[in-house]
Amino acid sequence: MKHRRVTLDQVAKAAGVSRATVSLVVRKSPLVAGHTRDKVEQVMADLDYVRDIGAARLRNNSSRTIGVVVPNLVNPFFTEFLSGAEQVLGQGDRVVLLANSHDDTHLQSQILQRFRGHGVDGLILCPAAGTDPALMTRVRDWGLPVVQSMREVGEDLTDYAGGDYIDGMRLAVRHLVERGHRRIAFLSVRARTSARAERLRGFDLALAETGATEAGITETDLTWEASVCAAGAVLAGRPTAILCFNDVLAAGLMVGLRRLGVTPGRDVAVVGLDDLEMAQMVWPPLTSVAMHPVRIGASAARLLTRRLADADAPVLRECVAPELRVRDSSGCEKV
Amino acid sequence: MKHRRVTLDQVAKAAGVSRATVSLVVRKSPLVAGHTRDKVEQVMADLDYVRDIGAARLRNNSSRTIGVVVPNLVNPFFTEFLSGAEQVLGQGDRVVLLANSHDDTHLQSQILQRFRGHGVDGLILCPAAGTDPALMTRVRDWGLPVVQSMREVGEDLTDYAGGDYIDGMRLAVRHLVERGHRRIAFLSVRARTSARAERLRGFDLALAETGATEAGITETDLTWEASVCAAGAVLAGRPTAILCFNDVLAAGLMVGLRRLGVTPGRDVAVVGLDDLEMAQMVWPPLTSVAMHPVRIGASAARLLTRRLADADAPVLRECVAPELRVRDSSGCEKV
DNA sequence: GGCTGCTTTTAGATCGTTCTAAATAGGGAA
DNA sequence: TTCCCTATTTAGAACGATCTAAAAGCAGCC
Repeated sequence: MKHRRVTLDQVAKAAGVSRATVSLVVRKSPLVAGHTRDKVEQVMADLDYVRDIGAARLRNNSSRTIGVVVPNLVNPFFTEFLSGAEQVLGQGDRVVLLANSHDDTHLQSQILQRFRGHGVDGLILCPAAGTDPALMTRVRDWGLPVVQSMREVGEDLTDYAGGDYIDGMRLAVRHLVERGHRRIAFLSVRARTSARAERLRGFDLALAETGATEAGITETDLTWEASVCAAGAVLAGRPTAILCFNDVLAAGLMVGLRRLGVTPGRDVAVVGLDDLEMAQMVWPPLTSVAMHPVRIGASAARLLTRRLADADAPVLRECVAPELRVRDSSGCEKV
Repeated sequence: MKHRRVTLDQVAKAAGVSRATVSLVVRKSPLVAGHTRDKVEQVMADLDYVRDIGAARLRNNSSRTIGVVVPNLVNPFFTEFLSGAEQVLGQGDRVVLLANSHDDTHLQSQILQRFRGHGVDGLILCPAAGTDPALMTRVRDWGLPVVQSMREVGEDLTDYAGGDYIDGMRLAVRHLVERGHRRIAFLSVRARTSARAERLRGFDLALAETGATEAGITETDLTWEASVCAAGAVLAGRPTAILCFNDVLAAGLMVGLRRLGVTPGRDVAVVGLDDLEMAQMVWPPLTSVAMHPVRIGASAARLLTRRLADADAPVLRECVAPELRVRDSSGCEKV
């Protein structure tokens, strides 16, 4: 036998004031007199009043709800990102509407419609591979503030929070070159995203800066298993060091290498990107470049909060600075 | 210059029918005549009408929104769980409101209030360690259907979806005993949850069944780093095999063992629980018991869907059956 | 035409809040 | 006392949907 929820009206009646006054108390308006506020708050506590945010939104157009779309909920990189965003949004008393696009643009647009129907105040979007840049202007036409994150589509259409992968690649390549490596391979991914483009550009730049040579770029699916199988193809270019798109691929690659009788960290150097927790758990411990996904998520949330406060603020890009974490997988010196 | 959203009224006017009729079309009622439906749907498409679910909920009390609370968003076990739940809920055209309790009961109750304010239709809750069973009856008094998952508080108060850890422990212990181990240690956790209690009970049962003896139970924090440090304490009981609370701890333990000059898989057997992806990436590959967190999440979502359809359905417990995955970390025979 | 029974459509109230504009109180100053 | 001014409070109309109950259309039949 469930009884209906307590409403403003009931509180008002019990406190002997009008609905409007209670509403002011709820919203902590300075207009109400101290003694009135106290009385009303007492009654609210007694009746266990909970404000209906949906009803409020209907009137004032703010649902305190943010839609977050990630392309993969199993990849720890995105979940750490999510964790950072959730934390910051929760502190601002906002709630996360979560969805997983599975990197499928069609599903992604369904999700956006759903979020729209729920009246989200804003969007944090890691666009699925192959997303049309026009999507961003469309979302803006809906009046929805967006922050893109981890991946970017279109140029300066929206705010953006990410890691600086150009610099990350530079750190990794320099580290390898310092250890005497000259022939460096890159294990990349097939999916066309800005994340991939950025790493490739960083790779080129870093090679040019250091004078090292590219020993092949292999493309694989963004899964652990795929990267195990890619080991053979990667070795074909006879690299002395292999840089990987991320730690997940690096971990898989190391297993694949070992199956081929090649010991990572001794016969060939392996370096990952992201520095997830797993980098320390694989064997040998993986040299990686920390991209701080939790911070990126927090940064995305803050960018969105800022834009909610001021829709006309200038478009901003925030890049978290990467840090090299040297461990054993890059231990082999080739001097 | 953002323009207001398109409403039922506007669609009605444009289609030359009443608001009520459009509402019926939106809800796919069989009452409307075919030609009327077609005309209205055409207009809706033209105007890019999106139904406001918040406004709908105000009237019909169904927000198509589910609150999901997990204690940790960085632990891959919970994120895979989340992924399974999100998938099933999304297919039912529901949306996930996500929050991370950080295993803090105080924060958890704040979150529940927030969710209540947002008018969620139901709750999937992995209760924070130390949650008072009274919370469940309280939530029920609010008229909120709940499914507990991964952890359980109170007895048969709500539906529950989880893994069968009793059986999981049995599989692990039997496997070790078959390999000749008689002295088995258990690396457990400090936090008092049903997940911990269940494993301990399973451990006792399995020992009794097989006649193996307990070689110490060590407690640690549920983090990778803590478990590295626990290695010494675990070895104090002189076990020939070590069973771990989950894969994260197992991975840490193996690193700790190696630091002490003990090679896992050769000098001592190590077995994890959960069979996360990382089990295959550590070295040596970790023998583990798959608990299928994605399936558990899906199961929780289905249980909740069922209860939303029928509030008086009998309370159900669903346990996903575990599977042993033998790899190298338990390779050392002690016959 | 008038009646019945069926399908389809609709006006108007309603959900719980916030907004607007106006009413009321409570002091001082004149 | 009267008037004005500021500080509080309030009635009533929104917001965008759904529900209820009744109205309108349309056949067929006497």
